[in-house]
Amino acid sequence: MLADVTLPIAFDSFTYLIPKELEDRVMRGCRVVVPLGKSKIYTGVVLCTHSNTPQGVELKAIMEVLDEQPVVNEQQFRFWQWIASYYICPLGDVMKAALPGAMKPKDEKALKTATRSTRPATQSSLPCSDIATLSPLSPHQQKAMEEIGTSFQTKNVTLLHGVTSSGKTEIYIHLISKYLQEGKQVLYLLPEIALTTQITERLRRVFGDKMGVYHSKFTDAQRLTVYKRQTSDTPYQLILGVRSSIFLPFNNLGLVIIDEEHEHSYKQQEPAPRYHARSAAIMLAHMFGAKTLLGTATPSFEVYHLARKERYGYVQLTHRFRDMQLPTVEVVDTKEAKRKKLMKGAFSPRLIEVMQKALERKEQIILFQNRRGFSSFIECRQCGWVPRCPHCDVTLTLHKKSSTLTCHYCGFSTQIPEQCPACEEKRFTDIGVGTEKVEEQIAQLFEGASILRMDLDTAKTRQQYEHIISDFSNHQADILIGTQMVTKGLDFDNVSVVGILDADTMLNLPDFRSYERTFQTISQVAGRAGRNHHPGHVILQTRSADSDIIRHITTNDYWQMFYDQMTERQLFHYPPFRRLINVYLRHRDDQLLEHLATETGERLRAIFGSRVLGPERPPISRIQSLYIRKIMLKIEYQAPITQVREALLSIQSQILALPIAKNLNIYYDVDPL
DNA sequence: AGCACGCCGACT
DNA sequence: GTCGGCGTGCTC
Repeated sequence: MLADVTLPIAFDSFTYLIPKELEDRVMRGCRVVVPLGKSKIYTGVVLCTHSNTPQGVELKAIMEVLDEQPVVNEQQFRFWQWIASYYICPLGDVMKAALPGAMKPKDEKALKTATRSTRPATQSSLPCSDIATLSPLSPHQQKAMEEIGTSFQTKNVTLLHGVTSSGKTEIYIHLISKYLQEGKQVLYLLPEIALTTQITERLRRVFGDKMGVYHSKFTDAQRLTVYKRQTSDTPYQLILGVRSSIFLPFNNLGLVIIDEEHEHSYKQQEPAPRYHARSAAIMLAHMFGAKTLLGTATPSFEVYHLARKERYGYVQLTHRFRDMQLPTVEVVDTKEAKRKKLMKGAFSPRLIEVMQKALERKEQIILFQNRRGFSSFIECRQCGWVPRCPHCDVTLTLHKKSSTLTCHYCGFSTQIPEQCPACEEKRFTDIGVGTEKVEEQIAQLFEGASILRMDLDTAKTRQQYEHIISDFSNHQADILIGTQMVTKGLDFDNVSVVGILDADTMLNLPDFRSYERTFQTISQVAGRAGRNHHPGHVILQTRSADSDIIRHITTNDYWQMFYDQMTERQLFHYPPFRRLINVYLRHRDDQLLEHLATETGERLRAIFGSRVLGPERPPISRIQSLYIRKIMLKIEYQAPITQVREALLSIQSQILALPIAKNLNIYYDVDPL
């Protein structure tokens, strides 16, 4: 008897012998301990048992069986297979992402712990049967709630398009409660950054211990506990979690809520599996015959397009809670101010004036600058030499506090050179503005104002992040300066002014989604202004003050922005009209890679014709000493994805079979962002 | 992933 | 002469 076992490495499966004494314990879905290579031990999951001896390999035997009952159910296997197939990656990569670390022990010590905990750790309290009282919905919310119900009668997926502060969360709570009463399970997905104690506590008050929280920042043990609980007789009925919680075992899923549906962090580029949690969760819901609710103030084009085509239901919430007004957006032309030499660093006179007045009124301010560090890079004053990362093809970012230059791609860090290695000049100029530089400028412009900075450097851990948020909520600081991190659904009730220091860097990114993204980001950050008692005031600094996109942003005209952009998307065959698949090739030798990429491109063109673009050197053409080429495919949505995948994999094996392709690495990014 | 194998520089 | 640096090949 043999067993196919999937391991947490980039392969589909390996075949092992089942020792006689383990024969009746090796079952599909159970974990087993197996040897791999000369001395390694891995925990894998049994896919199937059979008797087809594979050719040309000497089989090793399963060492141990860890579970009496399967810990991966049939529905999960189907879901794993779908992810591996759709996102073109080995099943092992899916397993690695799907199971909490503590379920994949590799060393003796961890194995001992794993064997002990075959019984789920049941938590002390049992689900309570007296439904906690719900806050009443406003008439607008009530209407939206009814419309969602009607929509779900005919549509499996519904978009809830509600302006910021329209009270979407309260609607979710009522909807969750309805499904729980029907005995159905609910999965509530949030982007990592939005899963704060604020939201957790709010839901905890209503759903108590019926709710399990699943966050990637939790310890291995905590995640294991939640997973085990879901395989037990008393699983949580509600899971509040981040993208990876789609991999938890469910038995009776009735509803999936995907909040902030447009968030790009639902898709990740590294490592494999490069799945989009929104698409995957919709598939998960489909497998259960469950409904999906997508919530956002600024829908992704993909979702909005399907809603307009009536593939998805559509419910709109145009009123803010307690009929609060949306913030007014005032555009400040920095091109003009710069010409007149009126700019003080990144600040226009108008922004300074508005901030000053807010500070006098003891109101708080949020400043948004979408770049961390001090400046983007430094440049030699004499010869223009710019320090670049020795491993990646990018300029190094200056971090003044630590006097270091850092690569934002691989983390490489080095001291600022004493002198220019090219011309021995000792002086450098800072180019570009990052949050750190803005912080320094604020300190000079607004003496006495206290400042908090929130970016990847100051909020590395969950605690630091929550700490900054609570300090700012408690008015420990007047000004919060930050990157994208400050745009997420945070509730501060004393913020009257939001300053966007530079909309142009966002608009000018070499990316077909840059307008869509800028609209989303600015709407989100603008929504932080004018909560509760203060009317909001947004100052938007830009050099392209009279452009269409800036006008759509200031008038919050999502539809017009969508309409304009869709014309271009159609013209250039971009999503949501076509499905993108990026093929990446990596190699240590740039010339050899060039040759192999051209060859791959030609073979792809033979099948897909003009749907193939490239190969091209991506903007970051070298990461960690590996050169990269990208080939982009634009495939019609109607095209059968399985056939596309087959064709891609066939070309991949042809190329890898070439003798010169020895160390070539090929991988795919389906639906890239 | 992670470990063994293998091929070049500074040491007892 | 060797010890060990890490580039790279392979895993049922």
